[in-house]
Amino acid sequence: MATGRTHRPATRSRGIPEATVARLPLYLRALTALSERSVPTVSSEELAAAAGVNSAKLRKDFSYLGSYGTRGVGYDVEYLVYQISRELGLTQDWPVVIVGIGNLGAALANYGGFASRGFRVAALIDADPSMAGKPVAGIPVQHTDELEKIIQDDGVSIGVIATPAGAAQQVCDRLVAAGVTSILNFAPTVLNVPEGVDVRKVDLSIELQILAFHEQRKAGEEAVADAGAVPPAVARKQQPSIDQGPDGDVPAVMPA
Amino acid sequence: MATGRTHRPATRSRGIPEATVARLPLYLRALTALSERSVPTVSSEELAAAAGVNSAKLRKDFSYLGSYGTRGVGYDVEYLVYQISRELGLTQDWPVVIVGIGNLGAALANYGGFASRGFRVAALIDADPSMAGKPVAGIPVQHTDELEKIIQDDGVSIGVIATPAGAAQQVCDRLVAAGVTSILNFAPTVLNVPEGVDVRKVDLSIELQILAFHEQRKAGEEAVADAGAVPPAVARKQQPSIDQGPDGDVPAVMPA
DNA sequence: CCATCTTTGTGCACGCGTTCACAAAGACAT
DNA sequence: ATGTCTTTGTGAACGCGTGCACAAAGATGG
Repeated sequence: MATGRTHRPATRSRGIPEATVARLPLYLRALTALSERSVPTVSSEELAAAAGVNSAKLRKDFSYLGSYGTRGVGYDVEYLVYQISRELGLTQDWPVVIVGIGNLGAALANYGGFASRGFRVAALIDADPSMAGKPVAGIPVQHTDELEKIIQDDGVSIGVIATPAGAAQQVCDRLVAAGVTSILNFAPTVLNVPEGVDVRKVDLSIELQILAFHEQRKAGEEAVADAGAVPPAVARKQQPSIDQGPDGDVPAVMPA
Repeated sequence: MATGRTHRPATRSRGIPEATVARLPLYLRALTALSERSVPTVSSEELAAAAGVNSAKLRKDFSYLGSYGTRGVGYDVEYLVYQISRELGLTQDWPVVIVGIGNLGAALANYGGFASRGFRVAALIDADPSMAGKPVAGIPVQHTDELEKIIQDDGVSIGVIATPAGAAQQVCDRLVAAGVTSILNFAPTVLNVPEGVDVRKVDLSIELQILAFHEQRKAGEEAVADAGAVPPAVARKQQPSIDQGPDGDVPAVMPA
């Protein structure tokens, strides 16, 4: 346990900011690593460095959970691991179904970190009848027809969609109708869900495009710098030309 | 977001908010779909619905790019597709290397949406010598030893890391040293990179944990509601009890 | 040319998240 | 006990992002 017994449990356990929730898994991972190395306590500074965040932010994040630290010492690693796990709901078992066992679905099914923390792959589901019964990651694939039954029987509340974009909304609707209230969507589509259902999306294509944007910007600034310290603003200060790249890009004309 | 240099006078063409950049790919996708259906123009209201965002937000986002709409009419689909593509840097070709060809790496290599928009898989790299030469998605896997040569020869500036967590930082360092300035990280680790290098991470485990948090919260509220229409605030108004879950959770004790 | 109608572009206010900076809490040594 | 030293927890300020609400711009019809 902690050195001191000073824990006043969050006066406001309800209002944990979303941004904080999103960082808790990060802290938990860093803490788990420390735990495995049998490190007893850790300061906000050290832990923040390990998690790649600002230490003040980390302390404020933890303050939403309660006063779990000891001034002058830091945080008790084991205790904090438990508190965060509990806060995230990882002290219970979450059965998960994966729908769409293509390349990605199979990769997800094989993903080790899946089962490691409270999550259990309850079923793999695919629309292709020829997949049925075929084991992936040691679990036999079941046909889409079984979807509702599986969800209800196992009390599944979290679904992962790894189908092609065209099938995603339909699968989503069926999942929700069957009782799923949290969805992790890998299909490149916007999912429409009723109130009360959470959706998080993972989109490779979008991530790459964001990187491309910054990459282009870097290349542009670099080019300007190389060309001689000419403020880019001047070059663009001309007529508000239409087809002008962000940094003197190729003119290129091809609208419609 | 890598701070720029001394300039900033650009009327406003330069300062596109990060949040807006993150939504541009979403708009682009919706617009592309409209384009394929030969829809000539679209209003902010319609497009916003398709992209799953607020229409005012969409208009403000577009206003950072310029005045590309026509009042009373809407936006020209083809023109907007081109403008956003150009802004995101998708009018040029981005060679990408994928490091770590396990289940996930193979899935990424096979991902169609990859090549579709300006991105080209320049090489697949894996540390396992027995993988060398073996074709994945029609591309022969190359050994890690070739990493630097490939990046320099092809002018690769974007790298995708799909290795186990333990190898990620090392791979990252080599990528950066070889000239890569944008990294998409699928390994569950915090990557340390020098100034000027962008990192975006995709972490299945974190996403699931965030869902679990909300799921737990929903379950807790539901339980309280079922217990009789007692306002949750009242129930928690009591004495600040010690090991209390966020919503009257199970006590559960298991720190160590 | 004028009136009307639609839809954009944006000023403004608000709330969330981040960061700084510091008082208070506690450990530890003397 | 008392003083010193370390580190937490948080008040306050600031900046970013969001959404409202509306004036201005332009199309369209008479």
